[in-house]
Amino acid sequence: QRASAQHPPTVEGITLASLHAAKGLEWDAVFLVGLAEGTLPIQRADGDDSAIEEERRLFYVGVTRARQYLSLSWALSRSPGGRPHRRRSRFLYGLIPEDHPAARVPRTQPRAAGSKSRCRLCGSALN
Amino acid sequence: QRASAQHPPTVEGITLASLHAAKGLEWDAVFLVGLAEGTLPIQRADGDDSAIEEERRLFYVGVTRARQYLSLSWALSRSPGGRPHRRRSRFLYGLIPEDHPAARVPRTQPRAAGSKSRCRLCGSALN
Amino acid sequence: MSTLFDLPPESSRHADLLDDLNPAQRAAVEHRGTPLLVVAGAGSGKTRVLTRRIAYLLAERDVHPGQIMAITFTNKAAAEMRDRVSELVGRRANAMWVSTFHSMCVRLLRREAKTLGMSSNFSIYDADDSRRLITLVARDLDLDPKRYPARALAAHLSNLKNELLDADSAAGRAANDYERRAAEVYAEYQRRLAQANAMDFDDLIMRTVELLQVFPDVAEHYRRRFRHVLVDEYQDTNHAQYTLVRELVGTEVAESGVEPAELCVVGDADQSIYAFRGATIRNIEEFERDFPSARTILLEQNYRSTQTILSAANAVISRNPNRRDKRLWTDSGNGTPIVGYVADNEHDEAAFVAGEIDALADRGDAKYSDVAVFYRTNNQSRVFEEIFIRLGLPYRVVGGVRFYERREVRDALAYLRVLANPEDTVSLRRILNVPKRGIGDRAEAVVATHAERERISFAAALRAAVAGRVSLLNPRSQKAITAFVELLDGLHELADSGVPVAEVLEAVLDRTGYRAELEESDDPQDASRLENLDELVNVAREFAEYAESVLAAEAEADQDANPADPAGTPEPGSLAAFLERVSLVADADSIPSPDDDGADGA
Amino acid sequence: MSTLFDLPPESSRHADLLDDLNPAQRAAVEHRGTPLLVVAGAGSGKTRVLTRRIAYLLAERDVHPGQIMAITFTNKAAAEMRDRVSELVGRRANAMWVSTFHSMCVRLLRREAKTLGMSSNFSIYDADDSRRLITLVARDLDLDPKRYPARALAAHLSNLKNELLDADSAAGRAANDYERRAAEVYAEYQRRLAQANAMDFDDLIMRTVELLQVFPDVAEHYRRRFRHVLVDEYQDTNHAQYTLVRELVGTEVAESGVEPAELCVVGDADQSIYAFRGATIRNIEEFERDFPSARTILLEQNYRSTQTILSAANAVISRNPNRRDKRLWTDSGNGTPIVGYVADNEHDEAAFVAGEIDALADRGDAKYSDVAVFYRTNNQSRVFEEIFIRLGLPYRVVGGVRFYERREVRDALAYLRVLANPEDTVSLRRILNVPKRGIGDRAEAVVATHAERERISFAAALRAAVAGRVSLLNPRSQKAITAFVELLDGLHELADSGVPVAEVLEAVLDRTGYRAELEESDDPQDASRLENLDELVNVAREFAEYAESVLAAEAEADQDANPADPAGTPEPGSLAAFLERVSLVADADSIPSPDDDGADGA
DNA sequence: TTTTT
DNA sequence: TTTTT
DNA sequence: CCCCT
Repeated sequence: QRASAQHPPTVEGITLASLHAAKGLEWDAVFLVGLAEGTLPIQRADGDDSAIEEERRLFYVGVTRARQYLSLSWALSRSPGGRPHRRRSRFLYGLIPEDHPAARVPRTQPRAAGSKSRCRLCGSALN
Repeated sequence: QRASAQHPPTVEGITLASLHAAKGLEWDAVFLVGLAEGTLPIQRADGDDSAIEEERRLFYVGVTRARQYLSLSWALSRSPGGRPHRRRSRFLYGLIPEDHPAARVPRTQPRAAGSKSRCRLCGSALN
Repeated sequence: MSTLFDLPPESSRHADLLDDLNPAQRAAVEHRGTPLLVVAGAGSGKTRVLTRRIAYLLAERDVHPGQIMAITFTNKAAAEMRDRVSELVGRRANAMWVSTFHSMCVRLLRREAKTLGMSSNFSIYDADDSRRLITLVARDLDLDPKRYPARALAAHLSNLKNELLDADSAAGRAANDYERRAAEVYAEYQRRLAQANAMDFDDLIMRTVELLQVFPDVAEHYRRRFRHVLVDEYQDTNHAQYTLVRELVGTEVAESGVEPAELCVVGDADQSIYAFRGATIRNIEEFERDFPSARTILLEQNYRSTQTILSAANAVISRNPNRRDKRLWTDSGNGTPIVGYVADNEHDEAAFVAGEIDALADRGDAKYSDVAVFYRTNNQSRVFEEIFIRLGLPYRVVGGVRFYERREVRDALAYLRVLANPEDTVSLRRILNVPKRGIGDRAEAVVATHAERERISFAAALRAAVAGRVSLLNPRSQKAITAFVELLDGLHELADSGVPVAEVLEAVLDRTGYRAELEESDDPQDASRLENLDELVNVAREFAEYAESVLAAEAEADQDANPADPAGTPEPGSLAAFLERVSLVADADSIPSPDDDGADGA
Repeated sequence: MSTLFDLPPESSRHADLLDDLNPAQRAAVEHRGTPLLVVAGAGSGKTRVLTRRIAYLLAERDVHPGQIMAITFTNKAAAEMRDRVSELVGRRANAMWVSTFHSMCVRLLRREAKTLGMSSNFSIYDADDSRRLITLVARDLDLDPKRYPARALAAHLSNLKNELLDADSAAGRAANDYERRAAEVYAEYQRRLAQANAMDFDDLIMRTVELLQVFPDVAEHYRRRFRHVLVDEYQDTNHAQYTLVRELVGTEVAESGVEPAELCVVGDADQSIYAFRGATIRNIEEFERDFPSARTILLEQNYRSTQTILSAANAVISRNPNRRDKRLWTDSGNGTPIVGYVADNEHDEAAFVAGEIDALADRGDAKYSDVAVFYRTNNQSRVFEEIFIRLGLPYRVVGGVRFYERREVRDALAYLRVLANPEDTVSLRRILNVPKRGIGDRAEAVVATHAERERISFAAALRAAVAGRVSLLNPRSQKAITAFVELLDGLHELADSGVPVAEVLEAVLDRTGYRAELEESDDPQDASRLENLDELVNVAREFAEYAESVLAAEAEADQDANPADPAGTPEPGSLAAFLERVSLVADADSIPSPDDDGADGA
């Protein structure tokens, strides 16, 4: 029912695990992290429908591990050195209201005008 | 005007080069290859608007190198071992008519029904 | 929790088994006659349904436990199922076959080894052994390791086996050079496996299917015996496993009059996340097509999460196309809102998470052990570990190199495997020069070539080398090989004398100098290696002691309660039994302690 | 093609320069007075416009060639521009500054080195030298190379320099640990560069900007001199280059009355593909905002491709948002349709391409050398190479390791650089133990520490070691260092004696044993290394011979036609000149043969 | 991953 | 990149 | 301490 017990020296504490390893288990509080395009869905799944669908299931598995508390988070850049350029995972579409502070989007370039119409899921230019 | 001459032992022949290296030069016949999602645009550009725009410019540079003959091609799978799962580059949208034989799409899974509505550019599910 | 009465009055039994189930669950438990697909949403009480159904079969439908086969993917799931059935029906549960696909197949294969022309003490090669053998084969076929990396070949062969294609079929449908060469590798690889008296993981499934398909009388024997087959996590089956299940239950009434067994599969297509291991979501999606008379029951009521969380989950998964619609719900309220957070970078994200966890703990909303952080790739754990260490939050990381994947553990086990199966060439070549004893690459190659040319096993070629019948081998190497063979002979003698496994293992570590080498090293890694080896000795000791206690208990108990048939399983506590357990239990860090175990009929 | 008359009659000149231009091109040539942006679509005759404009300035607007500065990104472009202007105006073209951004800056910096407190013989560090120095610095700052890989730090520092941020500013705006440590690296890195009397590529731009901004009189001097600044490929400029251009032309009338120079930039935002190198499409997009009086002229008529191809190109690029609209067209017809092909895999794709090329060649539609295959990443060339080899089609691959990036070439050049600039620590440490002469890591570290502690250069510390003043250094290492220093002294003597560069190089290869080592090796790679070194000697020889011939020609020619001022350029044919050419010419495989060269005022 | 100096 | 045996 | 695997 709970995560399987670890070997002796390990203190029972916060569980850090991959989404795959989480399958079948449950916790009171679950933090799903790194919910950015390229990470979840992972980059190499892109362009492959069935792989993207499986990434989505992976996210679903993560969400359904939580009993009471669920946190969804991501970072605009990976290392603190890099420019903020990451977009949040397409899987969050419909989950985070567009006016929620967490929906803020990385500024891409110091460009004059804002960009216009783009696919709300993948960010590619529509026009 | 023509590609710069190579050193002595090299026979003048077909030029193989990266798109970056092609800039500024021109040929009678140009073959742009590997026009698949993940290759052009390269995977790591995905999700970054300005990077995708630059990938598109790269493609534009390639197209404008040709004087008379231009060929655009891609492969459904990378190695001959792998399953065919690659989608053609979003940059070809509007160039290859949908009923052109080259527009055929990789079968993703041995699944029952075909997929429904997806973003025509990135392939992500719209519904 | 066994009751005083092994068979309580029928009325109370019935009520006990059904009255705390919801209607869908109850229907799944009560359904009879035709194949049953239980589409079990996350947290919908899947295991409860499976175990109750088994208990119900025993209590209400006069099924004998020996007629039940329940198949899972993990040992943990098998153990849990057996335990929970035991809670309901007592020790009778021991007569059921409750095991993983692979354990079940091994058991069948060991019983029927002769039918397939194998020796029943065959070794089981895991991914690492398999890759080593493929490396040897590819090298012998002069394949460029850049174009034909062993890892890729191994994956390719695994795919073929999961599709039940043998080497000839693979060659026949090879569409290009790569596939043609891979098919050659496949053929030679299988030849070498057979010569080493070994099977890899995929063989276990594929060859069991072969056994059942090629020998209808064998199939009928098991069909006659197992009238109920239950499969857990059905969405994770690959094509071979699907076929295996089909062969086990049968699809038509046999000439002999044996009807198909009752099949019950449980799974959730929305949780299918192992395509890269060969799993085909197709199997669960097409269940009704594969088994036309099937009934499908959806479990949508969830007993785990708040409605807020379930609504989010439903919203997420509903965007996948061509999916059987299913909406999880709960009657236990909305709970707190979901938290969304964008960080500037991953360090800030980790800091946010750490802060939230702290707050949860402070408020008493959750203990640390009730909290989990999940990510897509294991390297993402790093930032979290860093900040948890800095803040002093206790944590454990799941994943990483497992106990039985560590080099020193595999080395030690390779010695044991050679003792159990002297033809196990991969293990033999692994330990040939470990610890270093002056048998270099060249000497190994010379011996291998000799074996190949003389059509004898590598082990036999080693003995030929000792006898000086291998030309090209220099005296120095010959001497080293002689010492090695004599070392093995000594260990063999010990192993055959019937001393406990742990003692054999100790002898291996001492006589080979393996332990001494580590003790002399000042590399801190080697200290931890020593600890792992000590741990392995402990595991071996406990394993034997547990087997002893079980045997003693069985001897004392009445015959009736212990109808478990031991055929196909190695002698309890033996070297073979130990190796089998080690081979088939993936995560050895969590080797079940004796009392919560019992999955694989030992 | 120089004419008999150096100054043909004005009427004919005028017609020649303009009458074969289209209206937009003509406007671009004739425009005067305000900044000019020529948005030059692909194949629209950009170079023609630039060269004609220069010729027009000379012919119609009485501009003196010495007043013209034309800036490009590549040496090839610079050479082509100079050649084509020469065709129009004859030898007067030699007095112009036509060069790359970097060459131009080096010339300014060498002239004004004293102003910046540098010695004018500074070394130029390329990316590899720079990364080596960063590695040393990071190690001295005890940075974990996993968290702070030199490559990442180098990229980070390069970005800062491209943004014209110095180490103090970087420290000031560092927002996290990484950026703080990187700023420390930056500060120390610059200190070490100065100590080694060296600048990296980015410094060349940044410090020129500094020169012009901090010393207004220097800026005014060059503004007074260069009344026309032309910049090619303006979309590829980074922020530093943008600022440099601004400082060169000035934006307001100076107190002294010097008006801003006339600026003409040419580029195409749609062909901006170097963002990863710091290029900012912004510069061309905001040109009219940066230079408010600017005029913009679009060149849309294309002289290269068929309308079919241009329509495809227009369709592709029009999907980029926020883009200045531009539609290429041609009056030369539609041509043949574009071919589209989906292959099952990359081998089949390559086979298709090979087949098409064969067909084109058979039909006589194109020679092999008129055909190109383009891909995104260089590794994609492999499948094509394989099939071309199999079918016997001739091909050449562009890209890969360049001549001057090869280890042996860089080793040899490092010796020369130490001879030209004894304080060049990176080069010195590179050759310290190459070929191996028993000066190991430990010895090097001891010397480096001594240098640091005594606040002397590494070169000086080596001499201290020879004198036995470096404790901790064992006698064995001391002896090896002594031999090394004596070796360098000998080479120095030779270099100072004024023998040709090629001879110095030969001496390096012989006396160090470098050549001998390669000759004794049986690795086929080393054979090719030897060839590369021979090639390098050849290049050096030809370089000197060419310089000689130029000097001879100049001595013979009349004064008036050769007003090129040599300040800021090393003595023609000298070691310094050779190294400078090598540093600033990226693709040495295509080192221009003497007769088609002449870009950088040698 | 691309690589004009 | 994920890793049930 | 250097060199090679």
